[in-house]
Amino acid sequence: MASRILLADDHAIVRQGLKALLEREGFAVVAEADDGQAAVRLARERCPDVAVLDFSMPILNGLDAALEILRACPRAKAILLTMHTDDHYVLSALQAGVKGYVVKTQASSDLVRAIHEVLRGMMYLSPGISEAVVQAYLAKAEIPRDPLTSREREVLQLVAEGKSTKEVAGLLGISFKTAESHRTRILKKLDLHETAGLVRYAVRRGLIQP
Amino acid sequence: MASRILLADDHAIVRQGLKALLEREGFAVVAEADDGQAAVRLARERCPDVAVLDFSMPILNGLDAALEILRACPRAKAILLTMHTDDHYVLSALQAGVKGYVVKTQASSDLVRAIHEVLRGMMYLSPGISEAVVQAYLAKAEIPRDPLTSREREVLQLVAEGKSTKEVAGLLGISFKTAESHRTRILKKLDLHETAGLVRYAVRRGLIQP
DNA sequence: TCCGATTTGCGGGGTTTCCCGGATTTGCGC
DNA sequence: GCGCAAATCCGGGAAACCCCGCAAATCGGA
Repeated sequence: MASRILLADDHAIVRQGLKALLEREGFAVVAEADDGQAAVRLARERCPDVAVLDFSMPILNGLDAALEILRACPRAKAILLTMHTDDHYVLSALQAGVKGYVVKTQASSDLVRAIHEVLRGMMYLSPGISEAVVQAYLAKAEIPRDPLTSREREVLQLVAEGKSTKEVAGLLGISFKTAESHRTRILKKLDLHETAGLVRYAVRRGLIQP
Repeated sequence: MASRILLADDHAIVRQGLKALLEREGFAVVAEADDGQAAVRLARERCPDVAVLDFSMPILNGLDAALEILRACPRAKAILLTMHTDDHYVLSALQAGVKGYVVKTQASSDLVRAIHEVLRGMMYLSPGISEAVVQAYLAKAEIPRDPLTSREREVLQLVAEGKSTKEVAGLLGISFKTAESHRTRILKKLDLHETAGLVRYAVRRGLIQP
């Protein structure tokens, strides 16, 4: 039986292109998502074998989406699709339990291969990922991942996307005051004092597109 | 006979997805390029009917590539594929002679439709492109390359750097209310509604480092 | 010289941010 | 089991932001 794939990318055109590719390879794309939050919701409903997640998505980024998906469906495998090869991204992904890391500049056969590998229980990293990163990961080296919790990163991303605290609260299903608490704690942790700093930080971290 | 398409996108995975989509629709993808420069070279060699160009590519961006391609093959039609809906991008594209402007968040049917339209000699813009832009273009309005005045750019930069309106006023030696007026007008001109948008705009423009 | 755009300035009002000091529940590790 | 961090929530207040409309001085170009 065909493996069931969840596909998440905010660019519909790209997503449908990927879908065409994967279906040509015999995979069944059982769910498509526009943003990270939708991906998590769909993963809960459909429990796919593999979740292919673009890193930069609105509302919730691919990495944090992977974290939530893996918590909800531990048997699912997550593959991150991104344009960043930076060590920092890869390490964070690996530590989040992501099993495949595919760079968009690679040929599509790379993605197909990644899916096959993770389905076999293996790990797959696109060529071009520095060997040092993997060593660092295996050596359990500490990475200066940002000091934020995943919840805080969600809030930060939404704020940087221009959402007000009230909107953030609505999107995350929490109270206004809670959203505000998160926002305040983020500022304190990063030693920032205004929205502008949050946005620049989010851009540097690749949480949002400028 | 199938229309001959040139496809340019620096992300091979995305490019091959698009190729799969277009071939399913009966188009012949006769050339693929990794960057703008390669796209221009291939266009000269193959003279495609339509060139589908991603906006952000290394070495030479899609817009400037379109300019060169159209100079080399005036009978070719250029379609820009991008994630930006900003007025100035669209306007620059139209003035460069680009016949189609497709936003990546749209469904792939949008791209297919765009190709059919430009082949018929028509123009195609994705839904979501502001009507005002088209009007401005038709009215031969000058490109508001950057719709901001130099004073406004100064203010924007300071705001994006995290300065409060009061600080901006102090730094520029103007009153608080004046600084606020500038800030408000910038928001209006850019059709933005919060600081976060200003910061992202400033980063895109290179006014500040993220 | 006169028009238009730019820059400067003001009043007032509603909303949002930022910061303060709390509190409870959950979950994870030791 | 105990502690600790994370996530959730609350009230209140000063400051900042966003929007509205209005108006004067300046300055470059038709």
